[in-house]
Amino acid sequence: MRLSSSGLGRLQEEELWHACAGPLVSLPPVGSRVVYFPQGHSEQVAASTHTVTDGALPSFPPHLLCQLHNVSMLADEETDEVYAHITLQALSPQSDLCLPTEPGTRSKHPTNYFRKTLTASDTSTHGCCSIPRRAAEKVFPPLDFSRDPPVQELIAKDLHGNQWKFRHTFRGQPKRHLLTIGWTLFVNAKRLVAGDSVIFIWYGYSELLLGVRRAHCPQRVASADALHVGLLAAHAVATNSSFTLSYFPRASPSEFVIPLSKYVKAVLRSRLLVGMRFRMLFETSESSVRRYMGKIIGFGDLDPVRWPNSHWRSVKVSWDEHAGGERQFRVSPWEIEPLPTFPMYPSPFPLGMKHSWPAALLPCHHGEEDDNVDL
Amino acid sequence: MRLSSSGLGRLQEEELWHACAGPLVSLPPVGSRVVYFPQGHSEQVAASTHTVTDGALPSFPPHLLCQLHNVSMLADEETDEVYAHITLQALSPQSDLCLPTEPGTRSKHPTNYFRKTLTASDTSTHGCCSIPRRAAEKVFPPLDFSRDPPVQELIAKDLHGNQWKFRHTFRGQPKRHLLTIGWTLFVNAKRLVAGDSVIFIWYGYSELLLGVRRAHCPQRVASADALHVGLLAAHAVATNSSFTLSYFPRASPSEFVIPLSKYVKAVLRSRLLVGMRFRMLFETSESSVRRYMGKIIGFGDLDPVRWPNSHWRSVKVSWDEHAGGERQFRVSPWEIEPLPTFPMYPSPFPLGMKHSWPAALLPCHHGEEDDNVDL
DNA sequence: GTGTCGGCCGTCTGCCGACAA
DNA sequence: TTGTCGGCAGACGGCCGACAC
Repeated sequence: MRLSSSGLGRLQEEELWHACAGPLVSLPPVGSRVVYFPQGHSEQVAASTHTVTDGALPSFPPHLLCQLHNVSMLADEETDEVYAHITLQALSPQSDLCLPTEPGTRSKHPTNYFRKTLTASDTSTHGCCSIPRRAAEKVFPPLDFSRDPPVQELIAKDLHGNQWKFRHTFRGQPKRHLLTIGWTLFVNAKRLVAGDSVIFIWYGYSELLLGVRRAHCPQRVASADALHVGLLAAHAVATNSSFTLSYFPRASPSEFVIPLSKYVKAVLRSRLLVGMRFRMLFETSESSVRRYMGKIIGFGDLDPVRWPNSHWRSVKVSWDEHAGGERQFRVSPWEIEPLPTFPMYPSPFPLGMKHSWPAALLPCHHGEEDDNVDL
Repeated sequence: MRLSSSGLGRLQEEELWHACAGPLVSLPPVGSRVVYFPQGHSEQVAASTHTVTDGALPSFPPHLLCQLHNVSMLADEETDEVYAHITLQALSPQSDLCLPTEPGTRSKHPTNYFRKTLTASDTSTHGCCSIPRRAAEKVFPPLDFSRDPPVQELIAKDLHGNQWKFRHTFRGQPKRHLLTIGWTLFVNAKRLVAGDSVIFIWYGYSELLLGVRRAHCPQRVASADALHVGLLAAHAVATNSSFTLSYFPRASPSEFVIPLSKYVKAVLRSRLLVGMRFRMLFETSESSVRRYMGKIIGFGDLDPVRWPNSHWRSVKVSWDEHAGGERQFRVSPWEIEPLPTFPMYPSPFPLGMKHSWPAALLPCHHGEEDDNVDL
């Protein structure tokens, strides 16, 4: 569904969408220039449908310079999974790479925001959900404490414009904020289980938004048509037309539509070397971000046959803290932030073996030099 | 999910799939030759996702002669909606159209089969489902009537291999067959509402199959990639490779992968004329088929711009019984069965105005004659 | 023969504070 | 401060035959 039909304000819809998508997800602004990776797109489709993508892809560069024409922020009616339709227009390889001050992606996270990961008690037949005190004071209207116990009715809207009613009370020994009547109905309707989380955003009286974020992202039906993502871009380039793709931020963490400025900065401006230390952002279970540290141990194509000379996951890394295979051992240059090598933190790897990755350019395979790019 | 992983026999899975899909749905056998209509495919995608397909399609014939390499009969994990993945290999336009005796599509409907459209009572909190006597005697193991009331436990498997237990009893005044304990659990889990229907197939003791067929076909997430169906076929033709598409029989009644023999018979062998009467099969609410009568009132392209000279819905018709817009006013030649015009049923339209549709051939746009086709 | 309903029992939902982490 | 649990009361799930169509 299109968010604008849900009766919520446009800005508030977008904030709820982003809150459900998570802090690391960003959508480039309309009109900006981006780099699109069919390879990454294909990877996401494969991950979200548990299928193998078609190997018979046309000869095509692994990335494509595009202008972003439109973004629709959507949510699945059944599962509430957030996703976006992104319409891109391929730019000719001769486009100059001058980077005007493109509008930055403004922070979308509202202040009166709270996300709770549901406990076993929250989803049990006991039928109520405890809300941490700080959060309740931030995202709910203040209770009338002259009554004992204080009670009020909350009405919250989800991404589809559906209204959910809850009794909000403050009782127990010691006192705590609880959602009681209406809570079980909501849990059952959304099929929530322990580990899933709910998101509240408060914009003032009678403007409470409610989102859902599942621990396990639902697997979509493998629409066989979606397995041929490379064709879309190829056709769009051939006919100089725009094309629309689906982006499911919860399906896999790696974005495959990257702001041009981010890409240029990572690939053209910074020289990544073997042995170099870096940090990278990850989302914690509490919906905040934390940085993990690692070291570059090599470079190379993830798929030399189908996608040669691609920057997608071209950097092989090792992590300071091993986390049981959670984190990828291959990352893309724009995902990491290289750290200056201070003398007081000597690297065990000699920096002398400077195997720098050949600085591929935009557009690729044209043999231009860095200096041609007007930054 | 792939049906073969559910622990059911292959043949039984296929029968349950077909029972859920409905009596009018058929899948051409593996190895046979078919005609594929990207136009119809595009129409189905648009209908099932409530979106508009991309207008920028490559110049491409509206139909394509293919060999059917594989069919996977699948079911959505969430909604139980049946669908199929069909893998096609485009045949060169020079393929001879000789029609060997291709294996006929065998009837898939088992004998011990019953489908019930759920009533308000069946889905109410009262918690039991009444089964018509004839049906219960056909699809359930016989009850032990020496007990009063007779009671037994049924175990049924759905398309995913999940087991559902029901108490089956025969009581009330007058006596009737009822499913009691376990019924509500099933209704809630499958989210059934009045108007949906359930399907039972019995293959003997401990081999009871259970399917679901919803009154309102669920709208799928509009995977933007699926909107470019024409590209798939175009790429497959260009590279002489096979391609896989998704077919959702419940999304729209019109099939877009037609057995070659059916197509040849309808388009090449029979001459449709304006004023000609015909009959066409429709599915009734009781899951059987009935014929509606109508008359041909014209011919013409459904979409002259994007799909010129297409046989897809090229026949304009009027119906003897108007049914409030249920039935299409455009049909494809292979969907209808022309009736001989008996003198005792004079047509109000003069048969003299014989505006016959130009007999397009396989492959199209090659200017061959009927006689070139070896039938 | 089958759909709907009133009646009614028994189970489980769901509200409560007591605890403890 | 907040997650889990035992206790309890009331609501409703769910079994029954009575009816009517």
